[in-house]
Amino acid sequence: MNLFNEFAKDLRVILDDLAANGELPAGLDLSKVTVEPPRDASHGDLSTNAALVLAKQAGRKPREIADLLVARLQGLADVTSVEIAGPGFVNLRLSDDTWRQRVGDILVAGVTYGNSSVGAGTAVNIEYVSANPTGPLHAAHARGAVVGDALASLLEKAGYTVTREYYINDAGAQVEVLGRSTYLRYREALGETVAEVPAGMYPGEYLKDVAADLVERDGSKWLDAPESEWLPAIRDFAIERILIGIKEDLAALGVRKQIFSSERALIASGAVEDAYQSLIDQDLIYQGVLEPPKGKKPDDWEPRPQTLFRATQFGDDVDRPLKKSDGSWTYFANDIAYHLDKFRRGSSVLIDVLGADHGGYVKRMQAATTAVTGGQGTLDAKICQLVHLLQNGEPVKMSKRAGTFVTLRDVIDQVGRDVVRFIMLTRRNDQTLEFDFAKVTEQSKDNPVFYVQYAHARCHSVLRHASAAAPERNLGPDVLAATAALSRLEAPEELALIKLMANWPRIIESAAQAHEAHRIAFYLYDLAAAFHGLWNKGKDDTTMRFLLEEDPELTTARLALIKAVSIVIASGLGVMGVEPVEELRG
RNA sequence: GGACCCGUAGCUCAGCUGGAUAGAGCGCUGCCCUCCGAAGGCAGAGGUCGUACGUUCGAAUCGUAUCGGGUCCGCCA
Repeated sequence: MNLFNEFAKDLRVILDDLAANGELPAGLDLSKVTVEPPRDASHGDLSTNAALVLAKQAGRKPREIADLLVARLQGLADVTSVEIAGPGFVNLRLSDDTWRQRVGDILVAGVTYGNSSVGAGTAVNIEYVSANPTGPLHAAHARGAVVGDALASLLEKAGYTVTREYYINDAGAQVEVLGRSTYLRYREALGETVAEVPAGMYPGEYLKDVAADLVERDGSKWLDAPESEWLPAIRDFAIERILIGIKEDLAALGVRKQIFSSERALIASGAVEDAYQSLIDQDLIYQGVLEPPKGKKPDDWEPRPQTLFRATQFGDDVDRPLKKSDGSWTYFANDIAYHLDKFRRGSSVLIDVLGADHGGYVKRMQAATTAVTGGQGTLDAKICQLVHLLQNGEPVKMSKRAGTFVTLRDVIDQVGRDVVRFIMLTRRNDQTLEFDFAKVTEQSKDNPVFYVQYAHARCHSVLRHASAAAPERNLGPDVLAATAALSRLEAPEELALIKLMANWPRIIESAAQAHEAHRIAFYLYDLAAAFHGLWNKGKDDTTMRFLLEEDPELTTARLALIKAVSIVIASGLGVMGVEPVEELRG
């Protein structure tokens, strides 16, 4: 349960009551009223801005409203003090027992602690990775993959119904190039010498493997065939082969997709015509000529009439072309159909996780989504900034032209999947991120992965010690919840740790609503820091240690606390897709 | 020329969708220490939140302008 929501409900009842009594005007807009933990703990446990927010509407001074609230809030169970502070905040303190009860809640709930129903089952479709099937995933794809996957898990935990989707760009010029590039390697595999891969072709070594498999399946049957025959066959073979590799790489990263949508299948189904017709029906299509982009001079610019979508009516900067000069659809047109398809399959909230180079694409896609769903669907685009790969502070050299790029698989093999997943969430998605192979595997406080895992492992270490000391005892969470005398948890550090854990459901809800999975990583870091701090207390002050032979009752209470910490950490790591470890071995 | 993202402590970054005296880690300074399980601990200094207006009871957060860095810009996907 979310304690803050509970008090928000209580507050709402009080406000309604005051309105009914005529002490406040009826019909106040309460949408901006919040109940939050104050930033500064010395202000209390809970704080509400109600008096400030309502003052203007009610035509009263903030303090007058605050006085009304104080009188009522004092009557609530669990509230030990209420005071007015600053410009009109109302700060509450709750009894320590109220907080201690959260430990019991956590033990009983296990890793489902923090689960919420704010999502109310709203269907969300989240599309991520969606790399072109022209080569294996490389390191840069890791970020989008992790951000998308963690966001999906976060939304599920917050009560949304989530579809994890991958859009296969298997139509268009790039897969044609793939087909030709594969053909080149195919001829090579059959004995021809290829001095150099021509410019514009994919030079990667991986196509040699694809070609070898093709030879195994088809022998030399394509050597003398016309291009019109070999191209579609070889192209499709290559796409299929590469897609298998991509799926394996995603699996290695722990990313599970429910749906792979093919662009080509979408086109074949007539979905693009369908979407196009819908835009025509809304009078959003016209033939027009675009202005050339200023400042940047395309060499071969000449004004041409094009089939344009009125994106400017929905906040975009210019209207966007839907057809190429040869009459085929632009990528954008296909993508409109794809987004409509996702909407029609039941998701009104669409999320695209995209790379930094797609930043300029967002407005038009949002415009199109609004248009084609009649305003019923919304699109949020999460743009992932670049990842800089470093080795001890030195940039890792990569050359796309030479085909020497670091693959996702390389990264996973080097540092492990959990490290990749955690590090990718240690920055906001729209902030560039440095990934240093040396630092991310370091066992030190500088490394957040280690720091958080270490906290979890420490919890289990203490529990193992307790078990070893008394093998007959049952330290299961249910038993601890039922038997621990939580009132013995009196130290300020212990209560602070409990309050931090009580915040977990709030973190889930706010992070889910903001579509920001990185907040989980930061929260876990804070929680780990609080736990390590408590541990360190025991160094100087032996009465603060967890295991106290002379005081079994307090020991049990502390074991309950520690178990709760490990549960919350495991719950958070679960959202991130990271396996919590119970032991660290160098 | 335009669009989007970023600009917060010496460095790397948070900042809970507008709240109270802006936080953390590293680095720096000064003490302490060798531990139930292995990153040593504690304390301190350090910021006109790029700049200027504006909206608001209240702005790092919203708006406008401007400077600096990045990404991108008609039939590539």
